[in-house]
Amino acid sequence: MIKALRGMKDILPDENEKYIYFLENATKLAKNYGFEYIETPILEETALFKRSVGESSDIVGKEMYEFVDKGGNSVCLRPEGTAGVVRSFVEHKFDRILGVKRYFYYGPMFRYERPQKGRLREFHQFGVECFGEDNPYEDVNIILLLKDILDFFGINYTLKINSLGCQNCLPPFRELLVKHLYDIEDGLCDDCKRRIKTNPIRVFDCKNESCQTILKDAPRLGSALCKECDESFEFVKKKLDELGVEYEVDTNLVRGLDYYTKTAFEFVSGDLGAQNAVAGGGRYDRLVEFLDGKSTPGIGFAIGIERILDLIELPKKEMNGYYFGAMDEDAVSLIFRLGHICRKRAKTEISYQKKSLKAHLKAADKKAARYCVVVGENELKSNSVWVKDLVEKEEKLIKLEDFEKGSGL
RNA sequence: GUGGGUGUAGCUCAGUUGGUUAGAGCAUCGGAUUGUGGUUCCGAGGGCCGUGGGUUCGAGUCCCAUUACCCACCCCA
Repeated sequence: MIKALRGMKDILPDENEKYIYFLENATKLAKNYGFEYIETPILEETALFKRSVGESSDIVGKEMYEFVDKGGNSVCLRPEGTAGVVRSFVEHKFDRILGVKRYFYYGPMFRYERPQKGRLREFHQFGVECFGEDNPYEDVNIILLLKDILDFFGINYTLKINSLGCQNCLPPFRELLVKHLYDIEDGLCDDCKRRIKTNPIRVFDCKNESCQTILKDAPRLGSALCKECDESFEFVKKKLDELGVEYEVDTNLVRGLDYYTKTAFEFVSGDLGAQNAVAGGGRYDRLVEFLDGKSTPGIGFAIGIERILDLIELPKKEMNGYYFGAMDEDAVSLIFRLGHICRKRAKTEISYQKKSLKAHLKAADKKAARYCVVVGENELKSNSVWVKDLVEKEEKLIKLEDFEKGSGL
């Protein structure tokens, strides 16, 4: 038996209903905020992700589905959505036009990781990106949109925010931190020793207690922010306070993608297992330049769709549409014709098998149809159809010509 | 990549210190006096007990290997 690849899942009708429910409402909210739909290819040149996400990141370093295509190009399945949108933005020269552009997207992403709860190799994200707006109001705006989406679905979460600094304050801080870490290297765990080289800021959320005690005297990013970053972070916090949006400043919050600057945020949920981030995002003011565009500020977020689906409860499904059944072999062609007419009005399912009335009612119920339409010997004789409203429990005999016109129900 | 756990019916799982014909619930299909659904009652179908090897008179059960899934580390949405 051939099975789906590791970490890849079929999205079956049950799950899909939720998926569509999520997508429809998230889309609507994003549009209300002025975002427009954009779709970019799933396959992109490898260099795109090396230059945007960053070669030092785990995503590019070891998690990409990368291969050489028949033309000899190094390509990969996108591991995240932002890079492609930025590529498109630059390629179509929108960086030359002044003004603000807002996009949203959704679709599959691929990362070659060991699967676990909330982590798949093929997963789906819904994300938004805003270009050309450096006003911290937009940081607040983006957080509000994300909050609105999560609130719409009644999800419990904690909002964590942090500032990652910019090109002026982050590099000097990083240098200072690395220097300090080398001084205390002997006391650090193996993971942290590795992190000094790969991602020094990560040491702050090491779970090892001894590391935490040693790190007490280490320099902190919060106190190293430049004036501009500090002001913008303070502004975001102030606005969130004013709006009554609860948040936690988490100085350990680090985005794993190299392009993030300044405001970073994450919505976490306690009901998700170890992979507790439902959504995350932040500002990326240098990314457009990294991809050969004219310097343009950007900010966005992405929601892990599988993760949010885990937290969403679908509203109760109502009985609707028609179910057609025949109790006589000769009635099948009639109900097939009638059913076809009904499809223009509502969901309609037709059973081609002659069955007992009871069997048809049972089937109609299972299909969650509102009306069970049955034709048997009696109805054939009287040129009518028997219809039962499964919700109101009322039944009627309707003249064929009336039923065809859509009246009588 | 590193740990730990689990593979028995379509699904969720029982299955004693190894013992004869492998069990339940749910789901499916059929019936409960002639054409009335969701609840109830009765019945039926459905299993290479993940795969390969070993121990044994005898293995779903014990041992080894392998593979898949799950969870965690790591990382992230």
